[in-house]
Amino acid sequence: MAESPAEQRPTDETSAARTKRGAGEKRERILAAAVRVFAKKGFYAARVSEIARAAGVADGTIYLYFKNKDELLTTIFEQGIRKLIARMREALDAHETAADRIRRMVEIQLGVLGESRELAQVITVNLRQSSELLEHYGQPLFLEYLHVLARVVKEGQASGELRADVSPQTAARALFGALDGIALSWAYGSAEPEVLRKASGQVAALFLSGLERR
Amino acid sequence: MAESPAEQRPTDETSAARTKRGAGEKRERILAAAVRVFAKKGFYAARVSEIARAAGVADGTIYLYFKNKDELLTTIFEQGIRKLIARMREALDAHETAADRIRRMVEIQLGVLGESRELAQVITVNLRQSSELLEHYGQPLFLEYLHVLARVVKEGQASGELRADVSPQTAARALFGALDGIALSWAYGSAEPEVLRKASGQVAALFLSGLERR
Amino acid sequence: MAESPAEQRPTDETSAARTKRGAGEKRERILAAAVRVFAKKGFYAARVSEIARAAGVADGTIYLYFKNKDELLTTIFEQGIRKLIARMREALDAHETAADRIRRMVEIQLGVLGESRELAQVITVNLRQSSELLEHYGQPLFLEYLHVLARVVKEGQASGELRADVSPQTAARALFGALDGIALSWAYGSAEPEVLRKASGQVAALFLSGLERR
Amino acid sequence: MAESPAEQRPTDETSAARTKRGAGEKRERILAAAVRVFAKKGFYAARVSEIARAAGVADGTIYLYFKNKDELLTTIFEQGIRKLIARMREALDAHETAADRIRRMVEIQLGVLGESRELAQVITVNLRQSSELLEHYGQPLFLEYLHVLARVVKEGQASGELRADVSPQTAARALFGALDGIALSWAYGSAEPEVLRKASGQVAALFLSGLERR
DNA sequence: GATGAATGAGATTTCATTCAT
DNA sequence: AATGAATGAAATCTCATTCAT
Repeated sequence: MAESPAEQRPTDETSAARTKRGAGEKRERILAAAVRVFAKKGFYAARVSEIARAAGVADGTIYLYFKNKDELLTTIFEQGIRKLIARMREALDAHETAADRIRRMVEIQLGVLGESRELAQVITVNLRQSSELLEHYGQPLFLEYLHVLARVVKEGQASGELRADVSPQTAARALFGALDGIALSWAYGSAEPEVLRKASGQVAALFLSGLERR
Repeated sequence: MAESPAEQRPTDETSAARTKRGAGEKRERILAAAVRVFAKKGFYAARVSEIARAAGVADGTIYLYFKNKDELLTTIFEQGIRKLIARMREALDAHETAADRIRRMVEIQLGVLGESRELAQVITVNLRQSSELLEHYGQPLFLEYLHVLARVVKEGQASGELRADVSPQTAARALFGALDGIALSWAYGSAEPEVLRKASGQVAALFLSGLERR
Repeated sequence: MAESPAEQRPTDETSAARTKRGAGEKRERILAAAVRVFAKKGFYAARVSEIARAAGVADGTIYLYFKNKDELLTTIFEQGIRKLIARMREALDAHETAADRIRRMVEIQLGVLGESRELAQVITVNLRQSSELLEHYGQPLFLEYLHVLARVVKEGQASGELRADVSPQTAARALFGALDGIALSWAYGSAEPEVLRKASGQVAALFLSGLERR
Repeated sequence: MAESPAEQRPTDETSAARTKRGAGEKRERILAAAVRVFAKKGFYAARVSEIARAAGVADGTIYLYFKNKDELLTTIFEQGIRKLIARMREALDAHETAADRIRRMVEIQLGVLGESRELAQVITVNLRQSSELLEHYGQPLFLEYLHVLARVVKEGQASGELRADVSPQTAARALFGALDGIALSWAYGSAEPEVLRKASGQVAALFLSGLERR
């Protein structure tokens, strides 16, 4: 009421356009607020009223855009993983060797999480807090993501570039787990995003060449 | 194990039923029940009264042995990680090369979790559900565990056996994350413990020699 | 009917669509929708938004015609009872003996309710759901209705046609209650309106001649 | 806590007996408080916290004895109607003629409600406020009650004492409705219970002999 | 007049924890 | 030590109503 979205940003658009855009922006504002509050408090300790306050809307407004608190978390997770999958698909098209692809995927996953420490906290930790989401964990979206990883490994094995004595699924899960662990440490630490980017190269090297000296 | 309840409270009981062993058994029964219920429901959805029922005690009794619900989870986690650290320390004494040590550590971590799917579920998922525990995550016990892993890497680098261009901390976190991810998949799947043991060798090989063909 | 919306608000509209008739129709549409929804869900479970949807108007539009949700129910009740009173007044003028008048009043009350099962449901049940309406229950309109019944009895007693050892008020209330009960059973059952009409004769006979055989 | 039931009433019983009785008494205290609050405010406007305060217990305590707010009303209704049915059964055994039985049943129904104006308010009005209860309305307990009334009429017809041209069901519903209406008027008026008792004789006479002079 | 997005007060219910017995 | 009835704080979510467009 006191703060219409139009008052918060420069507004040189027509009224009709503003209305339409404004609605979408409100949804985004709520999601962004949810990321912040979930990151700080965790899913269970986060209060819907606190998210509402952070978003500058009334409590009830949240329920115009989301079915319930769970759906806030689900949506954040889905948006994150969709972004990841999309970027990876692009990257796969642009890189030829399995090694390059893996390096690129590691960069992307840590890159996306490194863009926002708060998002990284939500994805790595809150992910496991809602039973709704846990079911997601064994479900399409997450599996699709694992499949992308696994397929890269499989294709690399087929072309003879990668060793064939490791199950692509196991390798994919191990890689995902490693990145998740790295991201978690970074998310709850105080290091710069820079550090995460540097770790990216090391993790890729580790997975490709191993720890042993050649 | 390290802390028997008998040491924590005055033990001037006279009843035959209240022997030191009896009391310890009750505590263990509560912990075992908590593992079962946490695994099935998750930390937040788990009800203290359900744990009490599963343990065959009254609700209030739980508070004679544990400060609150959080402490149940904390204790489970601590017991698990203590067991892990203890076994790893033994293993380190018995193995000479860094490669052997790493193989053994991977075996141990997956082995301990593979002993009980329910424990694995609690450790991999619930671990991230209590804010109390999240603080643990950056705290002594967990860091001690990471240090054990990191030290093995560092010593392997010092001896020239392992490559030196990877930060031991990063390698340790990646390894822990990978094992956590593998364990999580297994914990919520239906595969035999056997499968987990087999994965163990692959993951160790992966970390040591890398994915690339030599 | 007695109060057209056109009389309640200034009517200086210019738009062709906003004729007096158009506005009145919208009001009626809302009332009809309210009867349907109240009948199906009950007053409390009925949602204003659902009534709006059923009437084909926006939520806010309802508040242009009615002060609040309570007034919807009040209005339905008032319209019903006004119709009843009007018909009864006519009937009284047309019938001479107390017995005929009572037979006719019973017919009218069950007839009006039998015209619409939904209206019958709203009148018999929802009537008692709003505190606003409960106050109505002891108030002018309802009492006026009871008075009509009571006066018929009183006049019959004065003329010597009816026995004088029964309070006219008690008789009126008993009669109203009996008809309400009969209507309620029919409203929530599945019998034809026909059945209600047939019951009408029996109830009148019952009240006039009693259950005992002569 | 500050007020144990034992402190509110003389307590010369053993501790064990007091505990057992105390628990049942707490349940009764809650029901009595619910009758008071429902009567004053109506089912929907009544607040659980107000009932708790009136009963001298904590809000949560109510949920140890009742599943939810609906069940409070349901229970009150059931207790009332059970009492009614029980008394009527006794009365039927003690009276021979249909006329006596009907007089007695009318007396009983108005007598039970006349014992407590608040209970009468709850039974006559709140009865129709909960969808849970509305289902009760077409269900066993209420129908059982109607059956008792209807059977008396039927038997009276069979013996030739009552006229046979009125459906026993219709007569039963009309009688119940009439009594409900009378009770409702009394419940929300200020007349003495005495008045209700007097009305009782009139209503019975009305139903038996009819309004017409013989 | 009409709309419908936004509001925000407020109630039920749950459940960890306590403490008298 | 053990019990489990009682507590009561606290949080999600609903929905009648408003009001800027």
